[in-house]
Parts: sequence; structure tokens; C-alpha cells
Amino acid sequence: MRKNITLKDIARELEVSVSTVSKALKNSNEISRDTREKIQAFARLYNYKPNNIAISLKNKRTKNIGVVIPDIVHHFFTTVFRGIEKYANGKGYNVIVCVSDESFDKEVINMEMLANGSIDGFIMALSAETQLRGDYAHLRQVAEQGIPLVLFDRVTEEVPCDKVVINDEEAAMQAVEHLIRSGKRRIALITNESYLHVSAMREKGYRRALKDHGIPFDDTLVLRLPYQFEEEELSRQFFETRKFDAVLSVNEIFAIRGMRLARGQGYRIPEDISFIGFTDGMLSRYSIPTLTSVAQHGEEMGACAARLLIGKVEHEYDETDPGSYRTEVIRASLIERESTLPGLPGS
Amino acid sequence: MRKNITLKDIARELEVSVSTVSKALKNSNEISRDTREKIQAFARLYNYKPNNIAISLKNKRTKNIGVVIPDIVHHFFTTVFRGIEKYANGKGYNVIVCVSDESFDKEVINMEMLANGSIDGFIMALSAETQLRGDYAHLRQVAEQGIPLVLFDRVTEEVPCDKVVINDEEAAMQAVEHLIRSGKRRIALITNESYLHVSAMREKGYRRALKDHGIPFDDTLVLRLPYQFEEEELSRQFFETRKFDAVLSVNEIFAIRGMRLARGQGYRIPEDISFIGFTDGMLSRYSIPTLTSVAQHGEEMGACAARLLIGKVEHEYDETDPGSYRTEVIRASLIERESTLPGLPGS
DNA sequence: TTGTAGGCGTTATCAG
DNA sequence: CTGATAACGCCTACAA
Repeated sequence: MRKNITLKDIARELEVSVSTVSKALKNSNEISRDTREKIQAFARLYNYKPNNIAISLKNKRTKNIGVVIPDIVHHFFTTVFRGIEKYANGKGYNVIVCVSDESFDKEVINMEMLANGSIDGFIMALSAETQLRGDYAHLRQVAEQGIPLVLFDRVTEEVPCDKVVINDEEAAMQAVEHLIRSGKRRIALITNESYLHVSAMREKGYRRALKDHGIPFDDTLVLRLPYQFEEEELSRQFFETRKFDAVLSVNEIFAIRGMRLARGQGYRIPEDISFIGFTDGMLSRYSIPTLTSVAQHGEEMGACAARLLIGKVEHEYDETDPGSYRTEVIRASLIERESTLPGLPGS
Repeated sequence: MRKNITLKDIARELEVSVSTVSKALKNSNEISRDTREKIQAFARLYNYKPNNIAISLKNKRTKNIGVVIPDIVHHFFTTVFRGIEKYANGKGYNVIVCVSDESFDKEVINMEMLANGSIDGFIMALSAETQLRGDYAHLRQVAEQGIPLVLFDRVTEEVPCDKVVINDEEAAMQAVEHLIRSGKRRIALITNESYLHVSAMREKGYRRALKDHGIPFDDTLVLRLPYQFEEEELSRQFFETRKFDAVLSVNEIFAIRGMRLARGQGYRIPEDISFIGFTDGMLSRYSIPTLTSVAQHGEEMGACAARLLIGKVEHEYDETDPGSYRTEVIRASLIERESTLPGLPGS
């Protein structure tokens, strides 16, 4: 095992001082052409590479960014991560990922682990449990330490920092309007238990669209499913006992399961029931019928978050000035597929 | 911004030496109970946390592991990653992810970036381009530097290191045998262009199963699709012009697309054509019909890879001894769903 | 019981 | 042009 060679090694071999080597390797013209070349040749020969850790210690910059997400086996987060990774890599940063598994404790532990010098800043989406508890002390503490923080998608008003969100409410409205335009009036909503901020926003948009079109909100047309595990019975009852001609779902899995149930009961899609889901993932593209879907442009979101974060990391800023925090909104867009009827002409 | 407090700060405030503080904080009984308590109280009060970077520099251990994978928006890799992350986290390690995007150059650049002290070891799956070129110099170099390396799934014989693979050949055989047992004889294979080691192994298993059951291999029943982008026309022709009663696909996407085409042409699944795919992801679970699938147990693979790596990292080992390298085989299993007929009794 | 000194690898400042 | 020194934050052998 040939351990990595250091400046000191080179200095010893070439009988010069460490500082001469250091300067020579950065081509400083403090050093004579001769020695410079000699040193550079030697370094190349022995494949010298500066030690990142030492440089980090010196600069107090690690060129690492920490990403804390609730789940990695999840199309949307994965997509955002790709956006982050690409942008960060382009800027010479590496990305450390920690998965909170929707657990408050893990989120806290992971952040503490990273906050002690391992990273220059955080990008994160809150775990479900954190949102449920509404406890954001760990985020505030990180902010107090002067570590830049960017929240995306699963955000909260209670922490002053940069944020990247999609226009959930508006996107839900537009989806519902799309259904209304194609002649649907009894529109169901499938959502999860409501402590997730994004779900709440989507429900808000759903209600507003109904209201705007003079359709009364009907609570019996809202199916609230538990977040994590499958509860097939609830859904079955819902589909058997309620009459509706369209469904908006806050994610694609609920939509796909809904379509399967509807077909099982003999409904045609989209003629009898149309479906629109959030999260434009694999399932939407490959289901039968293919699912009309609200694309969240995760990769763009990730890139945006990374851009904000690295901006803060590299340019000194005043973290006490609330005006310096931005919230970027990524506009979702509706991808029309087989599960909805085409809208009326001109719409 | 209250920067993190250091040993030196504590020492200055309490008018003791840095080493006293250091020892006191690790409860060394070299230090009097009195000073110990005073120092610990002070440290707690100011929320002292040792600086990871400094510790890394001192110990030459970063407690980071580098994961290099071809793609993150990919169910299998994501699953493996989860296994790695969980195991590593449990052992106090963080995970730095780099995505090679199937590109040789990015793979090399990423590894060089990390190999200069940022990580204690690598876990990786080779990019398609790397396998195509067969150039593994960068891996060898890492190994020479004494950095432990574990390859998973996309491996090569040409680099001596620990490996984690699934029994691709055998799994493909078993899948084909499953089809044969349910009465199918003309079994098609959908695979990708063949420079991927895993695909080659699966094809081998496919052929062997046929042979073992006296079914002649028919090259016209093999559809080879390009790796990255969709080539719908090739598939359509294949489904229109060839007659077969079952399909084995090396991934779930090809299988799902195949099922859609087959249904479009009026075939019933599984009565007319059964399907089995590799990669037991979302699509397999939620497609219509649901897809019988070879589960690769990615999470288990990831955990295994992390275990091997951390083992090497923490226990000195002799990297010149080829006998010290292990290849762990994770056994795939067949998840039966609607896209295949149940096997005959007793099988 | 406490403190000093040296080192991990690098860089910046200043002296020669 | 070159080198000595200090510093980043921490640890530890050794001295007092």
C-alpha cells in the first residue's frame, strides 16, 4: 500500500523546505523556474494530490454539502437529489446524504453529526414526524451556528431560511379545473393524513377550484389515507360507496391504486372516472391507463436549492437580516395522459 | 453567527491548558474531579462539539464512505443505497454519493475527487461506459493507494477487491424454469445491448434453462434494446412478428412495455403470454397485471457491501493477499404475481 | 494533577 | 528566491 505522498515527503526528497514545495506546486513566481519545474515533475511522478482534509481544516470550508431527506427510495426525492448532485458537482462540491426515514430523532442526529464541520451547508426536506411535532429547534440551532440552510418541498414557515417549493395550491387548482373543463363535477380527493404541509396546500387548491366553479365542497368525497402503510380496506369502501366522476390524488401511488379499484368495479377510465395524480414518476408513465400527472420538476428544484445554498456558502451574508432569505417557487405543470379526457377546445 | 467553540476557547476562558480541557472532556482521571466537572459544565453550556475535520486529520479516518453509482433515479440502485446508508449510519459513518451518469470520465473524476482524503473507502457499481471500455485503471489506482473498495452488482473480474453480486445466472434459470413448468415453451428474452455483465449473466442463465429442458435456443426470440433511450419501434416489430408464449426481461421497464404491447395486440396475460422481469420495483407491484419479478434484494446487497467495506476500513488487512478478497452472493428470489400462471402442483 | 510540545497536511506571512 | 514560523483544532506522550 503506497500511502499518499505529502508536501513534507517531497521536501525531504528534494532537500527543500515545505513552503517552497507548496508554492512551487501552485506555480508561484516567488520560486525560480528551475526549482518549480523540478518540484512539479517530482510531484507528478509520485502522483501527489493535496489532502482535502488538511485543506478543509485550514480553510474552514469542506466543499461538502449535507442533504437530509425523509426517504431515498422515492421518485420525487431522488429526482431532487439528482438536481442537487449535478449542480453541486459542477461547482466542485460533494454531497453527503442522510436519510431521516421520516423520523424526528434521526433527522436531529444526522444533522448534529454533520454540523460539526463535515459540511458547509444543508439542503433538506422535513421528515413527516418533524412536521407533525412542529419542533424545529435543531434547524434553528444550525442556523445560529451560521451554517446556511435551504429547505425544499417539505418546508415550514417557522424557520427563517431559503426555501424552494412548488406552487402546490395553484397546481392542485389547475388540475381540478382541468377536470371540471372536461365536464366532471363530482371530484374526489385522495390525500394523506393532513400534517404534511404540501398535502394541506393541495387540498386548499382543490377546495378553491371547486368554490370558484360553484361546486360545493363535499367532505364525503375526501379520502384520507395513512401516510406510510397501505390501508386497502378504507379505499375499497370509499370506491364502493361514493359516487364521483373524477379523482385528484396527492401522489401517484394512491392514484394508481384507485384506478385499479375503479377498474375492478367496472368503471371505465377516463370515461366514467378520470384520474390526476401528483408526482410524475415511473408509475404515471407506465400504468394502464397512463396517468395524467402534476410534474413537480424535482431536478429543477434540486438545482435551485443547490444554487441558493452554494450562493450563501460562498458569499458572506448577514443571517440576521430576514430580508435576505428567498423562497423560490418552481411551477408545476400538468402532463396529460390517458387517465383524463382531453379538455374542451380552446382551453 | 456564533461560530463553534473550540478547546482553545474553553481553555482560555477557564484559564487552563488545552490538553487539560481535552482530557477533562473525555473524563480522563488524570484530571481532578473538580476541574473535570467545571470544564464539562462549561462545555455543555456553550454546546461544545469536537470538530470532525480536525479529528479526521489527526486520525487519518474520515468516517465517510464514498458511493459511486451510475444513476440515482433508479429503483435498484436507490434500494442498495438505502442498505448502505442504514448500515453505515449505524456504524457512525456518513455516505458521500457521486453519480457517474454511466460515464467513464465522471466516474474517474468523482473517484479522484474523493480519493484524496475525503473518504475511508469506496462502494461502487461500474458505469456502463466503463464496462464497455474495460478500463479499470482508476480502480486499481485507488486500490494501490490502500483505499478499500467494494464493487456491487456491476462488477468486473479484472479488479481484485471485495464484491457483492446476485446469482444472476441462476436466478434467470429459475425464472425460465418457472415459465417452463407452467407449460410455456417458446420463451422470449428482452435484454439490453450486451456489454453489461449482469445482462450477459442473465442471458446465460436463460440459455442454460432452455438447454436443460431440451428447448432449442432461438436467436429470433431475443430482443436486444439500446440501454438508455426508448426504442419503441424495435419492440413493436418484435411483438408483431414473433410468436412466443412467455417473456423474460432483464428489467421491469422492458417487461412493462412489453405487456402493454402484448395487450394492445389482443394477447391475454398470462394465458397467452406470461411475463417475468428482473428488478422488483414499483412498476412490478403496481402494473396491470402485476408483474412476476426477480427480487434482487438491493437493501440486503447494500448492507452487505457496507459491512465488507467497513470491515476492511477498521481492521488492518493485507491488500496484496488476493485470498483476502471475498465475493458475497445475494440470492435473488422470484416474487410471483399476476403476470405468470401458477406453477404445476408440487413445484 | 496539570501543562508543554509535537504532529496530522496545508497555507500564509514574514524574515532572510 | 527560499525558508522558518504559526495557524487551522485536536490528541497524546512526556515533562513538571
